[in-house]
Amino acid sequence: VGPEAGADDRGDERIRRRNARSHRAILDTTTELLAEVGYGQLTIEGVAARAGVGKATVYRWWASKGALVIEAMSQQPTVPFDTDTGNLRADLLAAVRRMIDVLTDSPEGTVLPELTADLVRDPRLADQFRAQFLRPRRSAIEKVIQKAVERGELSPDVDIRLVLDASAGAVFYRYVVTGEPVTEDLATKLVSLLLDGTGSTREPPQPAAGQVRP
Amino acid sequence: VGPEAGADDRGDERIRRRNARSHRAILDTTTELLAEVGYGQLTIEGVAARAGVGKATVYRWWASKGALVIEAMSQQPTVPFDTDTGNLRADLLAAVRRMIDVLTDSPEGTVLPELTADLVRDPRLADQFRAQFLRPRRSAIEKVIQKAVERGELSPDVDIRLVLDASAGAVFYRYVVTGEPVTEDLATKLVSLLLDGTGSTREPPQPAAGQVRP
Amino acid sequence: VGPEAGADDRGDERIRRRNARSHRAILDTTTELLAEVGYGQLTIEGVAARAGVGKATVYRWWASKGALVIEAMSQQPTVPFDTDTGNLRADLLAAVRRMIDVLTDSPEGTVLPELTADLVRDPRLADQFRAQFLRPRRSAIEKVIQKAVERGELSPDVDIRLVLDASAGAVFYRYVVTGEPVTEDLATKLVSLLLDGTGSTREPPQPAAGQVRP
Amino acid sequence: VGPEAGADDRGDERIRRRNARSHRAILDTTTELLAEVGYGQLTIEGVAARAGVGKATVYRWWASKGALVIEAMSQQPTVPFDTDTGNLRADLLAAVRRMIDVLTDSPEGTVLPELTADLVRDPRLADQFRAQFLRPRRSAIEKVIQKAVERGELSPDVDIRLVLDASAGAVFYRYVVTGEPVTEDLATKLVSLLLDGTGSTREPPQPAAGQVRP
DNA sequence: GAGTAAACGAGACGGTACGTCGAGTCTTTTC
DNA sequence: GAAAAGACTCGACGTACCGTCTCGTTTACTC
Repeated sequence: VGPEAGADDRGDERIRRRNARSHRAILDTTTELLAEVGYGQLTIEGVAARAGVGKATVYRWWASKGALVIEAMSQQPTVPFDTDTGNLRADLLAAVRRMIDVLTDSPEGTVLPELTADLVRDPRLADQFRAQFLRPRRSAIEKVIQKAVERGELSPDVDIRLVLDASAGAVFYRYVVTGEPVTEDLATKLVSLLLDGTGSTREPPQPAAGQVRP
Repeated sequence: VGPEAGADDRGDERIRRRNARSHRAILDTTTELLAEVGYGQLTIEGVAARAGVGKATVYRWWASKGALVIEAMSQQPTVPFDTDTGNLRADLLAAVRRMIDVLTDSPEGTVLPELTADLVRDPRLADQFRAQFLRPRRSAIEKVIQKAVERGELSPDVDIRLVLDASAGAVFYRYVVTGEPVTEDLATKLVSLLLDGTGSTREPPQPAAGQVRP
Repeated sequence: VGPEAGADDRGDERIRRRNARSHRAILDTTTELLAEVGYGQLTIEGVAARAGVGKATVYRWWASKGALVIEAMSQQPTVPFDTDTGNLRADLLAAVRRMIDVLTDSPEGTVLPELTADLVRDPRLADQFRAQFLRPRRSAIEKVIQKAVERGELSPDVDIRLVLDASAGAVFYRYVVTGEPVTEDLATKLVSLLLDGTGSTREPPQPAAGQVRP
Repeated sequence: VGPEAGADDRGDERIRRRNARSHRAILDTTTELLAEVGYGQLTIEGVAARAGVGKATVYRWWASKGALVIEAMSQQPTVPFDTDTGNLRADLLAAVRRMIDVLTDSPEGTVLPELTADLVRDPRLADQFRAQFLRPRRSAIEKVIQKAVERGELSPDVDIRLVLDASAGAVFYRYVVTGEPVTEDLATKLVSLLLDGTGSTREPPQPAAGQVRP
């Protein structure tokens, strides 16, 4: 038994003998039902019934609907983010486009805003979400942006995560809060804004004709 | 809600006047319970009971929990946004700070992320939310930024709403999705990012020397 | 509104407006299911489903399965006990025979022993059982025996209820505890025993002569 | 159970010897839990857990909760019934008193009425109960009464078992069905009734005078 | 003494029913 | 003649045990 197997076994010991078939059936059914009825209409009762499993079996392994959904979503194959063109602007644009696609087209997109309601209520669930779902997906993009820093295209002073939060945040906020259209055009303008700024000077225009203090 | 919009509203008003007491009690109770138990734990049953009103009375006037909450929140006095310093950077910074305060400190802040789950499920509710709650609060800020354009501090080409979406979105996204700290520091860096950009050139650095300086 | 109606209304007020149709359906279904599956297999869930009623409706009006069953049984028409022959021995015999019939032939008979398990656990349920089911049925027999006292056939010193407890008890105990046959023969011998005793003297027999007084 | 009955039991014994510890622990735990929570609240799951035994081990040796309880109760030392005064009345009185004590004071007393519910549902269980628990206890009393016959105090025609059923039945029935007090007084009156009867004549009184005295 | 088969503890499993909660609708009573 | 009060049907909740079924692990008996 090699060292890696030893480590694995220790982990398995904590998770005491879960039935692989049931476990798979539950996660698969969850994914199915998420696509069919959405997060809000998904019930643990429904998952158990469709998966041919007792409710208690679901509750034994997952603390809540949210925990179950996060695990199911995490196991969906990530659309690989390998758009590494060697050009920051192009890469960031690709990243924003992907966010838009995921949010507006994929099952995950519709689930995410509903799921966040549970995240703010339950910090442990939020932790699970970030560790299991968000982090893996996000680090792929972070790495690509990081290369731009290494290439010298971006100052090392720039907070990459802030840029990503502003990108994703703008898209997400439009989609769920303001309801303004989330289009191709948004992607272009957003990348411009973040890379180039609004083009305002650091100080108000010269006092020559200034509205404020003379 | 702004000036009433015609015959329909007049009808509503006539009817509503009859049961003003119940109507007020329901909205007030909703505000109370929102603060006490949050959106998720708030139930129409609970509101009706505490307000001393039958459930049917609540359903007569509001289609859903969301509609009730939106109206209750809308009636809360808006913290007036009058930070009009005549300096774009300062004004935008004040706006971002306010968003942070509202989201992290006020009852509305905790309600909003939970409410959005319902908004994506119910477009009519989303419309109500935007018309009744979001628009009034947002337009105050928009006007202040607009003045910066008039002052010449900001190019008329800049999409003000996009800037606001990116500001609010970054804060919101951090708070509900990534869980990274939403602090004073975030406000400053975010405003810098949006006004000044990342400072990258439009093209990758000249191929002359390698990407990584020797 | 006559006096009796007044009294009734006051009672009805305590029981606030229960839906007559549901109420009847629940009791009727209970009676049906008792006969079909017995007390042990009867579930409130099953009653609600068959009666086309929500579980909560059942729980609103009855505190437990036992309470429901007692009320259902109480509403079954009592086989009238009017065997008033004017002869104590014949009347008591008829009474015992009826007990045997009820216990071994009727649905109530099979229910009773199972129900008693709940009675010993729940004194309030026991009270309900006695007031609603036992008392009405028992008092009919008591009255007939009482007439024998008035007729002079039975000493006023005899504790009628004890006689009845011994009659019913012997039958019941045989049926549920000892399992010895509960037959026609039992009825005759039991009545003899209770009316005539074992024929033993109050003192042990005189050593000299026979057991029975000369 | 009396002398072992052949090959089967020998096999059982051989097997049982292997796990005498578990076997004992299960029975002892059952006795404990019976006293603590009663028959109704006793669960096989609870017994297994407290006995430090797998559920399957319990099910391997006992077919049901009832079977387990009966065996546990049977192994409790019987309060020896040796009140053989040589006087029928005194002996029967002692027997009835003991029934009352057992029913109202001992753990067995509270268990019995709940157990009977299962006996009527399951004839095999009833057989086990009678062979293992009832018969040994009852035969002690029967023997004492039998001596009264031999002594000449009681006619050989008297059905001893019927007398005992009426005694035990009256007590049992009062306790679980009618709920009337089960007291010392009951014992005396009951013995009088059974030995002496009600003192009624075999025929109704002469028609000379009316039934009701003038 | 080693090998082997059973019985073992542990507890996961598919189920059934529990009793509760709230949703949204419908009915009766009251002002 | 509307609105209070709240009963209604419905569906899901999360829990408790049922009795069955793997899992490794003793353990006691062959060989």
